[in-house]
Amino acid sequence: MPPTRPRAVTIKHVAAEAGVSLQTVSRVINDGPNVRDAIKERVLAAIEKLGYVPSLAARRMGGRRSYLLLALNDRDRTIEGWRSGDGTDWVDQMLLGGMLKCAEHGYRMIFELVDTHDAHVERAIGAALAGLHPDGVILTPPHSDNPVITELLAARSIPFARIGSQQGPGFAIAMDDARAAAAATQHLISLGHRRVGFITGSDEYALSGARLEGYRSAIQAAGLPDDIDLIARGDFTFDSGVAATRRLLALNQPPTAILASSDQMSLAALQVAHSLGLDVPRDLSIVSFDNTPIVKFSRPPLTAIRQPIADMTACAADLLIRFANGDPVEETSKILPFDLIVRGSTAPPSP
Amino acid sequence: MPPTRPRAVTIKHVAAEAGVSLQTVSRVINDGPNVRDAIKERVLAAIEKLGYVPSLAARRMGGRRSYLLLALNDRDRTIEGWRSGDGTDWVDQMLLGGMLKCAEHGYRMIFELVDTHDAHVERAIGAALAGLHPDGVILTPPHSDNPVITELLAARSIPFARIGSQQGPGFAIAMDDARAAAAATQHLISLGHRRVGFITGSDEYALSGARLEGYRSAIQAAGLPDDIDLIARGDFTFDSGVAATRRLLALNQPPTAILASSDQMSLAALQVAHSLGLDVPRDLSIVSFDNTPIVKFSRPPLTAIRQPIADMTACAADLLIRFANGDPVEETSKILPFDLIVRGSTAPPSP
DNA sequence: ATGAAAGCGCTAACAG
DNA sequence: CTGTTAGCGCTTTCAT
Repeated sequence: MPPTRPRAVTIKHVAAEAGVSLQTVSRVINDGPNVRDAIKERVLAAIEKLGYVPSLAARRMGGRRSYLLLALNDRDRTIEGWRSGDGTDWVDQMLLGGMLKCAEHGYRMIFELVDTHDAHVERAIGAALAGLHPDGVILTPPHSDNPVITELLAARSIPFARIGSQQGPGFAIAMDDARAAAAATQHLISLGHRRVGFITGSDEYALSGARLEGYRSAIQAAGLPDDIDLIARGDFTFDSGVAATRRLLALNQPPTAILASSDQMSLAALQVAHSLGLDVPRDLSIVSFDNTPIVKFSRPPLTAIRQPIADMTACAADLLIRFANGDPVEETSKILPFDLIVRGSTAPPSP
Repeated sequence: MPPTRPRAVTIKHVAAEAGVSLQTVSRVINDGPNVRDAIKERVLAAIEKLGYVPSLAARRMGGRRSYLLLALNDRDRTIEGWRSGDGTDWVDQMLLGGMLKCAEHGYRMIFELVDTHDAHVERAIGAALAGLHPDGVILTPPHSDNPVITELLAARSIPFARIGSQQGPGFAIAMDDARAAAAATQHLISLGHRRVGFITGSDEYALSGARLEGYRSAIQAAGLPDDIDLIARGDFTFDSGVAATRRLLALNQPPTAILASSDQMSLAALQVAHSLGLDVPRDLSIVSFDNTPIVKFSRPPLTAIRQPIADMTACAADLLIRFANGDPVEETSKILPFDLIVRGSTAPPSP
């Protein structure tokens, strides 16, 4: 054990090595103007030679940026998903999109869980903001649609991006939920289904409304009766899916197909159908929303709308970072494409 | 240019509010000695009133701690898992255990991906260390068993914890892989199987060897022939599982049961069995390692050894934080309990 | 038991 | 174009 630990290499060492001032090194690091190419190269060489990497903390202290993006997820839902091992890969996809995009720009994404329902949301978020001083915040549903949060952020003038929202304050990044629901419904209709049931998501999520709209518009566009009985409320959870499916299948004229607003609810529909002795897709077609890993492994695998979570998060990070860089950011909202992945849970209705 | 941030509440404001000096506030925050209870309460009240939260960056600058733990995962494997949506929840479980444990102690866990095979591992890790100055590093396999990494960390005297390793430098946190494999094998033997095949994991992982040992010890303890043909090499991936299973089932005396070192390989075994017209578990029993979400949804659901990833990560974080706090840390290695979860893929061999 | 002073590594505002 | 001077918000020394 050496008596003194070798102190880390700082901007000072680089400056000495290159024979320039601290400020010049700083300019090079930050790609600032007013540095002659010759000097710039000398500095770069010194950085390379010394293996210098600027300290995040020091940059934050000196300047007005932290090179940190804060991603806020719903605490209860996230932890519950992790605990139960329900196979939801929302967080993984966020990391895939957000972390990698941040890394591209020398940024870091920090993940935090906050309880939307808590009376102390403001305190919880305030603490994260004070501790981290992020250059931007990425909100996911249902935080995206929580005015307490968006107003807090706006009041502190911290740029934020809302995933799963198509409009409103900050940057809004979403897929076209209405069109996706319409496409899914249309898929069913084109298969020959005339009675298509729909299970909604939680009202807390703005996208739940959009999906319902899309479903109805497709029904109407096809000239089918817009039967309100075919719409059952759910809240994304498996249990709510069970209840909703039971209700739909107990109708005098039950649907021959069901579009459910989440994978968990679709899996529930599948289970209820089986328990009722119905074959999927022969007696009942099912289309899902989310396309989490498990739907590939159900029996039959589920036809589903894929939500581009990684892309949306990458887009959010990109927008926030460009804004922090002072780059011109023209658009404040972005709609990303979805996919309808056809698997074994959809087929023409049995005659 | 980015908007100027409204000045935040600092330790100075708290000091003024409480009518004491900065250092006294600092002492209270850090639970230091030499503060009268009366004063301490006054400071606490001021902190509460102002909603003060210390700045991570400033703490790191002033002191010798960063309140940051760095978790390093294998880049290629992690990204590939995310991209393919294979349902692996390793990262989620790490966050569940590590993030929450860190939060308990005012710490933050930062997630980073590093490529083990890259010639520049040292550079990649060096950059993260220089940028973040973490108080400790959590290594996961195969990084846990990579001497380049452990030696780099040791050289910089940065405390680290290695998950999935039972001994060696730093803190070692693992489940008892040998006993787990033995228990799984024993489960099969007690069901009446006399020929149990084993598919190994990648040699890069120390735990692969431990699992193989456990398997063999159980075979020998039962007085069964330790047939080397029944051991097939795999590397955790689905494809390697397909090849290994084909080889095992093509033997003159094929096994009636297979223990595979990962869920992906078990799923592969299941698929190969089906493609060969074998029924699981009637013609072939399968036991898996990992217990990721998808194994509950396969047909049949897989009997599996659950790895306590969240617990291991929480333990790693706890050890590292206690060490950083200067608390006495007696043990340098820890073995956590595993579970054998019996599902539908195991049954007595058909007569 | 408390306070004052000296930085930590960097950027910003201003000089030259 | 480049260097100098102040801090940023904390935690250390040290005094008191």
